[in-house]
Amino acid sequence: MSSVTIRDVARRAGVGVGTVSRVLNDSPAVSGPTRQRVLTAIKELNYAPNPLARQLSLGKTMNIGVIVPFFTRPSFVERLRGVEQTLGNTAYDLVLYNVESVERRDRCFREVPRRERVDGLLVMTLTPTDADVARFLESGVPTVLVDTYHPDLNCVTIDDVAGGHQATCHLIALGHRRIGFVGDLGENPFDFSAGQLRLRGYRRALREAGLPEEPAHVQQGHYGRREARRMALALLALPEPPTAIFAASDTMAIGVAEAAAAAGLRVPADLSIVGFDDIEIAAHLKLTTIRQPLFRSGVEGVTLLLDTLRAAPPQPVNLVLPTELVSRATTAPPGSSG
Amino acid sequence: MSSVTIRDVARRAGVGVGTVSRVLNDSPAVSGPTRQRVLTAIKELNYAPNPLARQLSLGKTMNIGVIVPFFTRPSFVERLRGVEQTLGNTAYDLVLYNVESVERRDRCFREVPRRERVDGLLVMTLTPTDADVARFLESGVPTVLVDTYHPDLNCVTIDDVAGGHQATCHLIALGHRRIGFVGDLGENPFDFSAGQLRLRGYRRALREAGLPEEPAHVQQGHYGRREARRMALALLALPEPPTAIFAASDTMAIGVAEAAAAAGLRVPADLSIVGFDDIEIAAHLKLTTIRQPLFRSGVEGVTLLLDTLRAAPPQPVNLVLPTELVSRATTAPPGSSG
DNA sequence: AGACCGCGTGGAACCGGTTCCATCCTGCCC
DNA sequence: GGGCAGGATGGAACCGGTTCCACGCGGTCT
Repeated sequence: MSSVTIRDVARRAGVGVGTVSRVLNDSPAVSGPTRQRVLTAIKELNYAPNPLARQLSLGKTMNIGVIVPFFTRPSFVERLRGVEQTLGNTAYDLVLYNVESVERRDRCFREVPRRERVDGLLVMTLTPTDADVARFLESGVPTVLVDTYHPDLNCVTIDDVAGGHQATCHLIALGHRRIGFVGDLGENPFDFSAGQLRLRGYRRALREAGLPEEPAHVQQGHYGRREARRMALALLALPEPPTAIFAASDTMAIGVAEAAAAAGLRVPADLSIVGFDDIEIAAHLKLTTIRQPLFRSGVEGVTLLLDTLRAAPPQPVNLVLPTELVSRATTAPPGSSG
Repeated sequence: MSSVTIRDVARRAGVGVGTVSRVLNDSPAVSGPTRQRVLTAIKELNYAPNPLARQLSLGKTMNIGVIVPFFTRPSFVERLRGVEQTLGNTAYDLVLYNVESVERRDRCFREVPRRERVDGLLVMTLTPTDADVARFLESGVPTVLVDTYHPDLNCVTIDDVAGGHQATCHLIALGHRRIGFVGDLGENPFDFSAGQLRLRGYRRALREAGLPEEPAHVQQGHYGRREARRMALALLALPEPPTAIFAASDTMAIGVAEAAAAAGLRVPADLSIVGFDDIEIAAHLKLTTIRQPLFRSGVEGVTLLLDTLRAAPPQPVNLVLPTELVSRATTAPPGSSG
């Protein structure tokens, strides 16, 4: 309840408010004895400065805004944890904006990037339009994109094409010739473009290996386990079904595994499966997958943002984090007696 | 970049700052023509009030602080989503404090509940000490506990005893006589006491059914899948092993299932398993479990908090949400042929 | 000795809102 | 017509910090 102000402290210590403020901010221009007097007064009154007043006066909010879609998806949560942990050691607070609809996204993009609301902004996975980006830049709020890309902003991404390439090469190396792809659409309202890029890596790997690019082997639909299951069943119903499927996310890979079970196929004996992300449950399911550094992407994103707050880089930075094949129990040579 | 202030608007509209402020706050004491003049000036200058200044002047922060431990655990995330969604429709922002160590928890409990930081506080799952609660009350920041209880604060809880009772009764009704319990310790540094209460419900159900309370059937250890696996293996190694195990959380139930697989037991033919929480993956694993309304607990918690901000209830409220048995494929009569 | 430098300090002005009080004006009543 | 009530409005004071400017004082240089 106490509402001790800097003026109370000044009066108690017999000094001016300016001096108290200087002590609080570790200004060197205060003599030893005076500083001591102020410090004891602070302790005696149990004084703590009002952050709001400080912020108004300084023009800083000490808030970092984080805009994240569907933050219950395991991969987003893991990124967010990286952000939180890094921010926990600083004076900044984390203000969370969860987006689950286009309206909410647009409202966040419009209202959050304002100097008086946040000092910096982290946008995860959502791809802002050029107009959005222009607004971000005009607002003067330093912004970092994580898991999505725009040439005019600082970004932390992975090389999705390379990841898709890794996954597909792994299957090819095992001897697979007919490899299916299950991914999400690029044209969804949020435009998560990662699935598209992973598909590109898949295609490149096929080309490099001299394998045909069978259009029937590529299935794209909405994100989700059930959708993936449906798409995988379609692949398995082909006259010459694939012997391996690369799913553009672990969640979708789980759907593919369900489809295999429904079709009476053993994994990996009859069907190999590779996922993408390495979310926590992947290890439990022994899913071979492409790991992307989720936690680290949060750490790097917010670190980049904090750096930018100190001194903006002359050019936008794009930090590309490495992906890694994690080989578990859902991949094997085709027709192996598993 | 623009920094249009209320004084600019006043000058433009040819009125005083007070009048502009009154228009902004929908005060009825402004005549129609004047209001129009001010509104056009606001539009022309593209003015938006500075929330910081407003907050300082009003003494409100428009922030709701949420202190949550290990928010990557699926159940916490689901609660948090309920909070976020409810708060998204209000003028309040969600400031997140994630706690993963005792130090951080203590720091949060000490520093966050301050009038100048947050208008209201939501504490999830963490059990504050009496001293903490005293500090909360003294700070004057309205506080609501979710998934944990203290007599002096508003709480949103479930009846863990009843839930443990439900789970155990289900197993008894199926004909099980030797029922094991796997749960987390009450004495962990965070004192998540739910496991203890669920154990109490388990014991009550046994007593009511006239079954012996076998101390060897109760295993308690650290939270986590691996620990649960270890404990379940210990149970299964008994001379007369249980035919069913009630795990105090779904995560632990997964560990129990792993143990069953490792011991060569079929579920549910040789071993029935009941979990607790009904996290997303439970449905996928066809786990029989006690569902608690996670999302709703977040909604109710923050709703209660917002109500309290408007008018504090004379007595602390304890809102007890219902639990529900979700019967899936991991429970069956003992010795059934699967 | 006088001019000057610079450190330590006090306090006014400021950040951008809200609110309260004084003032003005209009209309009504006696 | 004078007095008064009450609605609309302007603007100062305030919220609680930071910062800048002015001032006093002791020491150094000429």
